[in-house]
Amino acid sequence: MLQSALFTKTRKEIPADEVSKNAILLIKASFVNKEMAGVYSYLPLGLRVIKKIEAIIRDEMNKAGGQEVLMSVFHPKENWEKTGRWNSMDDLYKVKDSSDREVALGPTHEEMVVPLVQQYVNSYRDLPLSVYQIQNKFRMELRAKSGILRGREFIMKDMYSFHKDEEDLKNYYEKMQVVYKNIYDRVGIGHQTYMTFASGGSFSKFSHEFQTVTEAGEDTIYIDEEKGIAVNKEVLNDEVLAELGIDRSKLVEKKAIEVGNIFELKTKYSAPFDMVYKNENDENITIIMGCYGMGVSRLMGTLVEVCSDDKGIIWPEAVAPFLIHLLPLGVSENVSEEAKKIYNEFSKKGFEVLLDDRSLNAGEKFADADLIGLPYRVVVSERSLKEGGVEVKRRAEEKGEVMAVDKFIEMLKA
RNA sequence: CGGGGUGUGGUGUAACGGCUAACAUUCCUGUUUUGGGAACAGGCGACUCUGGGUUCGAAUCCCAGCACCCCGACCA
Repeated sequence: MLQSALFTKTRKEIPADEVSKNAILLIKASFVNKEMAGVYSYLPLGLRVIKKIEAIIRDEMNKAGGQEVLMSVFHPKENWEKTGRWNSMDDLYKVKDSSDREVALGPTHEEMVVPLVQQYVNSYRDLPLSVYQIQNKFRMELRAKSGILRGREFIMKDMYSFHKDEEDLKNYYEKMQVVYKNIYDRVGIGHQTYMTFASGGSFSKFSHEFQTVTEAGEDTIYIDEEKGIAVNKEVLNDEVLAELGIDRSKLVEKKAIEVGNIFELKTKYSAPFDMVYKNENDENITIIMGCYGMGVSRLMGTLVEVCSDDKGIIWPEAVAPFLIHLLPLGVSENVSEEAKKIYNEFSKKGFEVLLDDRSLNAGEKFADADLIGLPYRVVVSERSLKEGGVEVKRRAEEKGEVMAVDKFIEMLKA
């Protein structure tokens, strides 16, 4: 992609009322645009990141046997009355249509997925089943904050699994714990993301959160580094520690962002809809469920919080909007022609590259490159050409190295 | 939802109750410049959040509303 063709551009100044790092950097680098409190639009660069994250999640969900669907955003009121959440969920958006009928905007989809799957799943032969979707969710947060970390409209992956018994749910649930860990590894924050025991609500002892350690987090967790797990402050007590076999003296307190949450729902939502299957003995058995949430936009915000410095973002390769930022410097035609050639070569080899073809000073291009944060900065100039190629610098490192383009491509392949 | 704060060109700021609301940046024109946010010249861009009120006169004072931010509460 040619940078001159990007309709967005970076800013030198950002709105004065932004304080959270993710919002400041994402707005400054024009990945997102704020529309109202807790509501953001995704611009070309930001959307590319979202798509990368989604692709990784999809891949892992599909490998775990999930089938992707896209359910409606509008939810009939009756469904929510059935589970009792029409009145009990404070942050439910309720809207009226022209005939004064009330509907909800989906904050989560248990009330929709159960009646949907119920139509098709009647027998033990249809189980187990898991379906998921990636979609904008709506929650009327009384106080949206922390940039894209806690919005009123946000992108979330939600998966729901259906099982014949608790044993089967348990197996799948444990498998999903590994799947979640894989996703955080792949997007680049696995080493600081902990599976965390958290409140399970009225229907199971615990749920499991996935918490990424950073000062920007809203949650407080206690980590047992040896075991690689953590306990959320909200459920921490001696009884719980004993049950989990955790020694209190080994726990370290940290702030963290909740980037995922999985629950054993059991019959919490299947029962109100009388969602049953026939077993081998012609008996009606209530279906057992699990649900698995992951905030896609929140994950993007978390990445910025965790992977950035005072100059800008440092995208992990797996989710970077482009892999390479190609910067021709100077006005020589030789350089711009060479840059074009290199650009084509990268593209042909399948590497995503952003070519800064704007006629700006070196300093401005460097500043933008640091801000946007692509993993590799490749400079082409009279100087680099004289020294035998291009200057390659990783965003995360201070120093670059001049090398031939072929050698760089070899390096990328390795 | 409780408490606090802030609303001025797209963005960041300035302006004693009193001249045509100023400066920077962005953007446009031109000349120059090109390895760490360049220089010069010229130009476009504002019903000062909205509605009331006080006053000869309001960006400025008062009231109400709205929006945004922060702290707290809330958060499958």
